[in-house]
Amino acid sequence: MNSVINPEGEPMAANQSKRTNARRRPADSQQPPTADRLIALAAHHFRTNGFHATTTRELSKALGIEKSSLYYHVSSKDSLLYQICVESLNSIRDAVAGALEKIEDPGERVATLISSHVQTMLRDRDLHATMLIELRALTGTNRDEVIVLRDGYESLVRETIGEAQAAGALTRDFTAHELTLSLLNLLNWTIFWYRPDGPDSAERLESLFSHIFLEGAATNADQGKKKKSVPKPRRAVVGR
Amino acid sequence: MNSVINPEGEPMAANQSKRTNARRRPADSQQPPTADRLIALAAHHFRTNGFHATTTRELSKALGIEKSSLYYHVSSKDSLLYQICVESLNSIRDAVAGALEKIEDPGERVATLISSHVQTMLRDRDLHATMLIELRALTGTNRDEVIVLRDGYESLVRETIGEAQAAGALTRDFTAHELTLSLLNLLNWTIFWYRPDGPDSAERLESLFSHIFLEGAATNADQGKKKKSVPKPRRAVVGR
DNA sequence: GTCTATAGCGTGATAGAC
DNA sequence: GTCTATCACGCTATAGAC
Repeated sequence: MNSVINPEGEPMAANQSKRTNARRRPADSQQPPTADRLIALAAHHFRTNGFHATTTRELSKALGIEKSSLYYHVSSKDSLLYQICVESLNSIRDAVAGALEKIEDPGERVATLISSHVQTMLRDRDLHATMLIELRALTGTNRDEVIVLRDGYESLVRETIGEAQAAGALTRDFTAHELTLSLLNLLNWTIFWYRPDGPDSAERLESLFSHIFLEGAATNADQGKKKKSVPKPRRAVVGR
Repeated sequence: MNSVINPEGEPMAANQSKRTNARRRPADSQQPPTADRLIALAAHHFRTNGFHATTTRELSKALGIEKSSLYYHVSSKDSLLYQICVESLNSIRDAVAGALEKIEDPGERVATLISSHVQTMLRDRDLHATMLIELRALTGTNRDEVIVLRDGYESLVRETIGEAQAAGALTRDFTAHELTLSLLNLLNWTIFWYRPDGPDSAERLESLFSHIFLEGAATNADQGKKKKSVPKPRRAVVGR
């Protein structure tokens, strides 16, 4: 795999996640180009109803044009999903890698990763939730390319965690891979229940997840002494 | 909402999650009734390809009968999804509630919840992954009823966590609701990447998640002393 | 309990005028 | 850049014989 090019021939440079600047745009336009509005609209519908349950008729109606007119802006429904996934993964990687550039301490790098990841995901839930759950609706090379991007980001996380382990900041009772999966579990699922108008701000959630992942939820019942109420891993208690 | 009855009139007793025993079954049959095989098959397809992308043709072909014959066993494709979601949620609740019955210590109850939840989910990934991601494809009363079941289980988790907080076993820096969402994030997302033949056994994951949720991943760099490498929650480092 | 046949509808996408 | 008109197909579900 050489580069990120979708099959319909629209080039999408790997480092260019801001689609807004990707097209020529008349100075007097009051809103983004139709193609960009379409992507954002599609992301919203795909997140809410799913890719397969969303029809091109719904999208065209929401855009205020006829359904056939969509195909002037995009070559297929699949291409919409592909572009959403690419933009999502590029923007997460750019945000996290950019934030990490300034930080040297390995432990602090993990905290920075958590905060930039959460902030970025919650800033555009439509985009990132669609990538997370509808990626599997992609087929062929589109799918393969997006999976390469996703694995690339996962590697960035795993390396950051591995370096924190090597520096003694994170436990070595578990592999970097195991800690990476745990952390992504904790962070990514959030997007499905988070509501911007709910009780938890993005900052509050950063704090919550940093605390859980780094320090855990248990108290040190007697300060400075070893915890005792945490049982050893054991066999299932039920049904086997 | 009084009870869990699907609109097509098939009664589904709330305490009966083992469908295998729910139907009369000839003593000489070599395999479960067609209806049960159909549910398991549908769960597998729904998890792999999604509810809307799965066609009745695929299901009938996999079952070895004509597509019209499916409707002898089930009233609609929606009903299949509904039954899967109900069975999933009932079995999780039964397993966890059953495991908790024997445990009194509030801190240990949290650990028991984690282990029985993980064990149950990973034992039938098709069933539970379908419930988690395809629940939204349900409509009308089917959807409402399943959401009641889901919220009921979430309440069980929240109460268990709240009691552990009251007993001093869990931090009170965050609400029971926040800790509940964090824990379910950590546990539920697993089902999308877990492979039974992979490096991590279910027991290993229990241990991993218990450790992360209760103690966190950071080391006590100097034993018995207060952690210092954990930065306070802060503003986003990037892009705002 | 399974079959053949088909109804009835919604879908993604295209052709070609303007 | 948007329109009208339409194609060709796949879908869920039903009817009725065996």
